Amino acid sequence: MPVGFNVDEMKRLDEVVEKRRRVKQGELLFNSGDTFTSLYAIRTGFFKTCVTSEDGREQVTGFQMAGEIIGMDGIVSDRHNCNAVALEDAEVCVMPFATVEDLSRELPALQRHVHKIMSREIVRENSVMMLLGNMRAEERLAAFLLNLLQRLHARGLSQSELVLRMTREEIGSYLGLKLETVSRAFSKFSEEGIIEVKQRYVKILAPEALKKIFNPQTYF
Amino acid sequence: MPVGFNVDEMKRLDEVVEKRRRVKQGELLFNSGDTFTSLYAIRTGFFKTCVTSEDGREQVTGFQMAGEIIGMDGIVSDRHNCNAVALEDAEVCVMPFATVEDLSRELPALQRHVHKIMSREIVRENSVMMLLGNMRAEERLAAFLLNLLQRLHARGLSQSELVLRMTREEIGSYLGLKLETVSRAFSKFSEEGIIEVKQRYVKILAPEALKKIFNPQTYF
DNA sequence: ATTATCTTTTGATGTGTATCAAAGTTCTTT
DNA sequence: AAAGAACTTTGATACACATCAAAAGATAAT
Repeated sequence: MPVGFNVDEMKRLDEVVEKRRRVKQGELLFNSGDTFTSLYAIRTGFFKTCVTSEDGREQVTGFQMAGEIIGMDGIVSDRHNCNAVALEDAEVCVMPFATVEDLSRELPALQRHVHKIMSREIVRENSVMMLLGNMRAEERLAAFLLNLLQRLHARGLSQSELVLRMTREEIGSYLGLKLETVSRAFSKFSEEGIIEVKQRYVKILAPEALKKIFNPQTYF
Repeated sequence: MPVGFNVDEMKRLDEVVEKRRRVKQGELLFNSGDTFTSLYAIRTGFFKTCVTSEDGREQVTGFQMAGEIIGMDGIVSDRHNCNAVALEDAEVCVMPFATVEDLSRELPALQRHVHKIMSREIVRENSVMMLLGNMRAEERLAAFLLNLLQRLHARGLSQSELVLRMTREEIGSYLGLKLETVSRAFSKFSEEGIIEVKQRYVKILAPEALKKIFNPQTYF
């Protein structure tokens, strides 16, 4: 978890973890409408969060991996506002929010950490709004891949290859595209020699080309 | 501000307001890249927040009115991540975030309040993602108008008429549409007798029709 | 192993919104 | 009051992505 804590504070931090919980692939960690009690720190596995409109349209709002925190959507109304689904077998630390609040009153570093996590989520969603509001299909996919790679790389994994945990349809939902469009964009990148794709496996052959697609003006 | 405080606590809350600041129409409250120091509670006036991509594309991420808090995007990196522009002459309470954190360690109700405000923003952005990812132009505009009306109504204003503070282009940027499309959607609603539009003035003639456009399936 | 289901790819066609353009309206400046 | 700038509306056309369709490939179930 966070840095900037001394040994004594680290011990106290253990208090916030009530228990661990395993979630199998396809299962829900929480559902929209569920009473909010806890935040969840992902230890292993991969999740998607999504909201559903009353007429059944689904929007994936994010993909979360080990080390990330989910559940903050529930704080405002004491009910979760989205669904969290495990895209692979996962284990999370259950952190009752009341405990988090209690302890963060005593540990300013924890308090600050909680604020940063929520702020980071706000900033992330701002950039998704930019993506959905202003970018074309290929730019969206390039941004998506670069973001995933960067997060995986921060976890010690390769920055040149990855295995997608989600379907084309889920990627499309996140990016505001149909699955066929996502598939075509993958094929286009592949034809251009930018990536190598074999189903969910993706290898980045030309990272600079991807960055150029994502952010055209930087390269004149 | 918030409810759930006793008289003594209310007094302490005054401490978080360092001073007030006036922002004239068109002026910036803060800019992307500015050092983050404070949250701002809007006393009067109307703001937009927007992010800009490196190649100059602008995405309006929100419109904020009296009683709402802005600036939370800056917490994560100690720098603001978006611009906040006054769309009409405004006055804000400057609340240094360090003070907010200090005091919320002593006042659990304030702590909870801060958490709720940030969570509310996360949830709002989730629904904007749904809007941008899944809805057609007219649905987006209907959702936008209904949201504005609801917030104005909560402030004691009419729920059947409003004066827009932003241009068609700014509405379009928020909704992921071009200004012409926004204009056409307004005209369409007007032709159908759902609203009356005279430039920035909008009167809702058939609120149910608007809700039906926003959320078709509820009405069979 | 075999069948059924789910996922992905690719092609043909359709459509909603963008783009381009121009005129009208309102607001601001002098 | 006049001129200029900014904003809005409306029409004509273009295009990016959606939709429809079908086949191929992977995964799960029996």
